[in-house]
Amino acid sequence: MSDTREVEALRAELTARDYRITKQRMKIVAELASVRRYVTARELHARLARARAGVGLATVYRTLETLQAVGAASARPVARGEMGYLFCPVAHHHHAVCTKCGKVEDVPCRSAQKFERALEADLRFRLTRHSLDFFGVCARCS
Amino acid sequence: MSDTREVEALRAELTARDYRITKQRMKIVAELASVRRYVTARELHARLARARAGVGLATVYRTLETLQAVGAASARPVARGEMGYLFCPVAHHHHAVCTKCGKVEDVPCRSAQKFERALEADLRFRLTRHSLDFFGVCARCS
DNA sequence: GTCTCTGCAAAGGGTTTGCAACGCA
DNA sequence: TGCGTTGCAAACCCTTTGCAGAGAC
Repeated sequence: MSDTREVEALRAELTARDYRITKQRMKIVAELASVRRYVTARELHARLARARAGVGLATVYRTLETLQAVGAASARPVARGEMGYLFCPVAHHHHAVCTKCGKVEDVPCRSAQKFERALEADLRFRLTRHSLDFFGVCARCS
Repeated sequence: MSDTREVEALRAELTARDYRITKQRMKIVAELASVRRYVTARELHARLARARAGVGLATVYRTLETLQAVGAASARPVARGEMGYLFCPVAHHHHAVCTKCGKVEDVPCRSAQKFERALEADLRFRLTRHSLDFFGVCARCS
């Protein structure tokens, strides 16, 4: 799979931004990259604990924050006051989330941009950012 | 403004769904309807307190939950673990949020639906729901 | 009169933070 | 060696809940 390449790219990005490459960070990144759905910090922490990774929950939170800062993870509220995190190192795109298995497909942004341009003219809004998520049932779950 | 009409419609909807029309609920609805941006429960509670409305914070939370249940409010995480609520009684649409003043413009859904149909064919996803928000600077703030 | 709703305060629980030890660069 | 990072646990703080009284219908 392409996880390895993506993780390598992320490692370079972290270094470029003066973040240090620590064992804990890389374990968290590897685990997050291997799960192609939104996971909570607690869930990620539990997975790492199961793998005897010895990473603290606070470190998981801190790393997830770092990953968001470098644009390698996206966050979304998933339950009562709990956030879900997804590894998504690609520049800018959207997600189609399976409501049964949680699987996430990447969706390119082109069409949304077309929508956005029409909107700018209509509303006289200078748009800088948008957030778009689709929910449904993936091919396998159907 | 059209607040009054929307609030009246909501009152009917609440009655139809066997929710009771209480002074507190109506005060909360009126306040939320008069603020055309995402506000937190605490902020709403503070505004009501300032107006000597005498509504408890727990009631604000419970009412906001009720409003979401009847589809009259939408929620969005706005800060560290805090949710923002917006009065939006219209069936289904999207929002353009001004990042300066917080003002929210409604965006019709038609184009997004077109995008959605193309996506269903591409990904073989059976889509049931989507969430789309735009952020930028409104005409007045420019 | 019944049953929902409210207010208060306490509990709950996800997330953040302080600080000393650790370890990457 | 210096400074960013980690782990632990406590602190934080938004949100929910229990319960008795109030109020809508």
